[in-house]
Amino acid sequence: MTNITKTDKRRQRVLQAGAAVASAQPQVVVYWMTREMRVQDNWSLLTAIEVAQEQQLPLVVMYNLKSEYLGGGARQYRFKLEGLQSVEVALHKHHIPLMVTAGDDAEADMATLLKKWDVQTVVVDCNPLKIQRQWNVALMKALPNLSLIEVDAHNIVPVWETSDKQEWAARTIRPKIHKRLPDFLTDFPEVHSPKQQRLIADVHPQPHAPKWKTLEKAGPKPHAIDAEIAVASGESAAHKQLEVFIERLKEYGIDRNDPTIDGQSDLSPYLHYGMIAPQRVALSVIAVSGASVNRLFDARANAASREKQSKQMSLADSAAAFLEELIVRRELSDNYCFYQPHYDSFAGFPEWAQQTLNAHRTDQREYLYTLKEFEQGKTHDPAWNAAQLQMVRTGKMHGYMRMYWAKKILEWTKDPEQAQKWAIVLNDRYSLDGRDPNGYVGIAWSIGGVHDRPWFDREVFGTVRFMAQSGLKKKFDLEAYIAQWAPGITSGTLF
DNA sequence: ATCGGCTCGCGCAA
DNA sequence: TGCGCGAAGCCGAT
Repeated sequence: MTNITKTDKRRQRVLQAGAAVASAQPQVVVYWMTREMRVQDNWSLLTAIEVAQEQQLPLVVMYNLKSEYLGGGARQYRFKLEGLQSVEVALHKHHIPLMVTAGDDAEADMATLLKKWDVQTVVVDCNPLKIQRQWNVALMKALPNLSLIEVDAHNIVPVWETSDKQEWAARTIRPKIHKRLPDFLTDFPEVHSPKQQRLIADVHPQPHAPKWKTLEKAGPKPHAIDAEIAVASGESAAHKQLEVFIERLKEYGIDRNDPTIDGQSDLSPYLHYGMIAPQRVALSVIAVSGASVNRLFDARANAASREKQSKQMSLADSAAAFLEELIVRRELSDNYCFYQPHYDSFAGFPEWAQQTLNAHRTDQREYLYTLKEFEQGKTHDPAWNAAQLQMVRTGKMHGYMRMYWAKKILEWTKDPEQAQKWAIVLNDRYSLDGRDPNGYVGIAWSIGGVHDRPWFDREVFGTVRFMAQSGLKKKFDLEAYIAQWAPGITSGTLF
C-alpha cells in the first residue's frame, strides 16, 4: 500500500464539464455514493477526496435512499440501510460526514442542497442501469454549471476502457480484459481525509447526520419472509465473507456447480451493493493462490476440462475458475447494460434469437402459470419450486439453478416478453443481489440467447439453448436439493 | 460412458 | 474468404 498513488484518470469520465460562476462560493465537494457502498478500496471516494484536496474544500458524502427502488422490498432496504450505517461509522473516522436524503424526492432534495452549498463538483459512481443515467441527466439539467465526474469503481478495467462497443460473448471480451489487467489490477491507496475536512464545521447549512430510526420506519413493510433473511450487511461483513470463501477456495472449482453444497463465494450481495471491491476480491484470491495473474488465466482452460472430468482441481485451477466469473463474466454484464439500452427487454436479444423466438411464438405451451403461481413456487416441477423457494427464503438462488429457473419461465409463459418481465420481477423482488446487470444478463442469456450461441431447434425455445431437469439429475443430487427447499411440494405455508 | 451433430456469427488468419 | 470455436446442453447412436 502506498499513500501517494493518484487515482487513474482513465477510471473517470466527465459527464458535464461545468462552468465556473463568478458569484459561486462552493463550500463543499460532494461524493454522490450510489453503487459503491464502502469506504475502503473505493476509487470514487478516492477521486472525490483528491478533488476536495485540490479545491481546498471539505468533502460530504451523499446517498439517496429510496423506499422503492426497481421493485426491491424490505429485505433489500434493510440490507442497504445497515450497509449505510456502517459507511457512516467508517467515514466518521476520516471526519467525512454522510448525509442521506430519503423518500420519493431524494434526488431533487439533494439537488436543492447542492444549490444551497453552491457545489461546483460532484463525483458519482458509474452504474450502467437506466435509472442512474436518468438521475444524472436530471441533476445536470437542474444544475447546468455543475461539474459532474463519473468514476467506474465497480469494474477492474473500466467499462469504457475494456471495449467501445457491446461485446458478442465472453470469448470476445476475455482477451480485451486480460490485456488490460496488468494496467488496472493494481493495489489501492489508503484513505486519507482531505486537509480541509476540519472546515466542515463552518459549512452552511450544516450537513445533518442520518436519522436511522426514521429512515428505518420509512422503508417498505417487511413481510414475514423478509425476517428470515440472515445475511449480515456492511463492509466488514463483506470482508468477513471473503475470508470465509478463501478458506474453501480450493474446493470452489468442483463444489460451485452443486446446489446442495455451500461452494459458491456468496459474495454477490456485497458486490452488488459495492460493500467490497471486486478488485480487492481479485487481489486477495490471487495472493492466496500464490500465482501470477497470467499464470492463473492460462490455467482457465485447464480448469474447465478438469471440471468436466470431475477430477481434482488445484488451488490455482479453482482460483482461475473463480476469477473468470468474478472478472470476465461480471464485467461482460456491465458491458451489455452499458452499451445495450434494451438490456431488460426482447429488443436487446441478438438477431438470431429474436427471429427464432418469433418463429415459435404460437407454439403450444405444455404448462402456463400466472406470476403468482411462479412466485409461490406452485408449478408441477419440484426442482423449479425448490429454486424459487430457496430465493424467497434466503434472498439468493444457487447460481447453477438460476439458468434452469429462467429457462423454465420461458417454457411455461405465453411469450418471451412476459417470461423476461416476470423473471426480472421475481429476481429483483427476492434476490439480495437483484436489480443488478448480472441479473438482467443472466435472464437475457437464459431467455434470449444473449452471449450464447444457437443450439438445435425445438418447441418454444427455437434454437435458444434448452435445459432439462434430467440434466440437473446428472450433475448433482436433485432430490436432496428439493428436500431442502421444497419438501411437500403442494404446501403453500409461506404465503 | 462417450461422441458427434445441432446451428450461428465473430474475429482472426490468409 | 475460410475456418475455428464458443456462458454452464440435449439427444440418439454406439
